Amino acid sequence: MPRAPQTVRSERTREALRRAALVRFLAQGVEQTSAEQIAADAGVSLRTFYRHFNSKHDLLFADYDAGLQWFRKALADRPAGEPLVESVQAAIFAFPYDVEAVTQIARLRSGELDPTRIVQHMREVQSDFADAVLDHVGRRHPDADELAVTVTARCVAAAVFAGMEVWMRQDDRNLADLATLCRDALESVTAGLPVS
Amino acid sequence: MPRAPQTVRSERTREALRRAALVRFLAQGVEQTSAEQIAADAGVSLRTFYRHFNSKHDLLFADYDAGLQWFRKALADRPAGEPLVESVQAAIFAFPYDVEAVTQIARLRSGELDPTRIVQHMREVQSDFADAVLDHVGRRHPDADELAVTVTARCVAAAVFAGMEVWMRQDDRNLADLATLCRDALESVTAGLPVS
DNA sequence: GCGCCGAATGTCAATAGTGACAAAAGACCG
DNA sequence: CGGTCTTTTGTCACTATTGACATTCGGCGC
Repeated sequence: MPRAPQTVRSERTREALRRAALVRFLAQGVEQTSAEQIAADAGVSLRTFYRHFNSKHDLLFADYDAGLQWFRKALADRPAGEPLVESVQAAIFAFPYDVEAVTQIARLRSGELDPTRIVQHMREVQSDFADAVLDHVGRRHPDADELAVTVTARCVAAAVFAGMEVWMRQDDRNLADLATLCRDALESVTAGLPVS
Repeated sequence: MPRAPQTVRSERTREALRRAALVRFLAQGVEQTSAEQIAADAGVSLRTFYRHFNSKHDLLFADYDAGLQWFRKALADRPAGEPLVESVQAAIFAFPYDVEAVTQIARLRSGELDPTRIVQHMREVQSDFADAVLDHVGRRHPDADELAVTVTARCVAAAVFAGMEVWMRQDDRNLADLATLCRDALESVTAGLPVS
C-alpha cells in the first residue's frame, strides 16, 4: 500500500518528509542519508515514511508525478478539433517549471544517483505519459479502432522521449533545443517512420 | 554488481538456484518463498543468490533475457537490404519457444505476481527491445540522422508492444492473433500515425 | 462532553538487498 | 607439487521495505 490518502494531516506529514529529505540529501548526499534519518527529522516513524513514499529514491522523483497530473489536465483542456500532435506539444510546454527547484533536484539526481535508477524512472514516466495520451485519444475518438488508438498513443510518447533522449546525449543542452527536437520527432513520426 | 560472469562453476550455481526457485515457487507460491530458502536449497549462501539475480522476482523473468539475446542475433542475421519492419517481424518470431516451460512460468507470473511488477518488467523489456532495434538501425544506416534513427527504433518498439498490449486485453488469446496485431501495428506506424 | 468510526501513525518482527572484506576454488606457470 | 593470480563464495553488518496488529487522532452525531 504505497501511496497514502490526502487529508490535511497526512499532507502535512508528507511535506515534512519531503523537506527533511531535501535538506539531508543536499547536506550529505542521497546514499549517505538513511530513510530512518529522514523519518526522524520529520518527526514520524520509519513505517510512516514508507506509507507516503514507495522508497527513499522516490523522493527525488516526486515532482514528476505532479508534472504528469498537470500534463493530463493540459491535454484535456486543448480545443477539441486540434491535431493530436499539436495538443501534445502544447500540453508539454504548458507546465510552469520552477526552474530553481528543478535544477537543484536535477543536480542531485544526475550527480549521485545510480544511472540505472534514472533510466528506470524515465521508462516509467514515458509509460505514464503514454497512458495519458492514450486516455486523451480514446476520449476524443471513442469510435476508433483500439489498436490504432494504442499504436498512436504509444508512438507519440516514444517520439517525444526519443527527442528527449537525443537531447540528453548532447553536450550543450538548452530548453529551446529540446522543444525543437520533440517537435521534429513528432512531425517525422506523423508522416511515417523516418528510416526503414 | 548484480549480474555475475560466466565460468563453468558459476553457471552451475546459477542453474541450481533457478531449479530450486522453480520448485519452491510451484510448491508454495512466489511470495511465500524466501530468498534464503532458495539459496539454502541450492546449497549456497544468501549473498551468492544475490550475486546471480538482482532479486527474487528476477527469477521469474530470467527467460526474457535469453529471448532478448536471441532477438538481437536474429535481427543482425537478416539480409542487409530488407525493410526494417520485415526484419523485426521475422526476428521476433524466430525465437524457439519452449512452450511447456514458458506456459508454466507464465502461469506463475500472472497468477501470483503483483501486476505492478509485470507492467514494470514489460516496460523494461520494451526498452531493451528498442535498444536492440536502435543498434540494428544504427548499424545499417551509419550515416542517418541520429534523431531519425532514434525515433524509428523507439516507435517500432512502441508499435510491437502496442500490439502486445491490445492482445493481452483480449479474452481469447492465441499466437496467430498476436502476430497479426503486431504486423498491423507495424504497418500502420510505417505509414504514419493512424489517429490524429 | 461522550462514544463511535475511519484515517493516520506507531510498534514489532520479518524478509529483501548491498557493501566490505576474508576464505576457498580453479586455472596457470615453473 | 608449490606459488600466485583471478574468480566465486562465504560471513558480517547494516540499510531498505513490508505485513500484521495495536494505538491515537479528528471529525460527527447524540
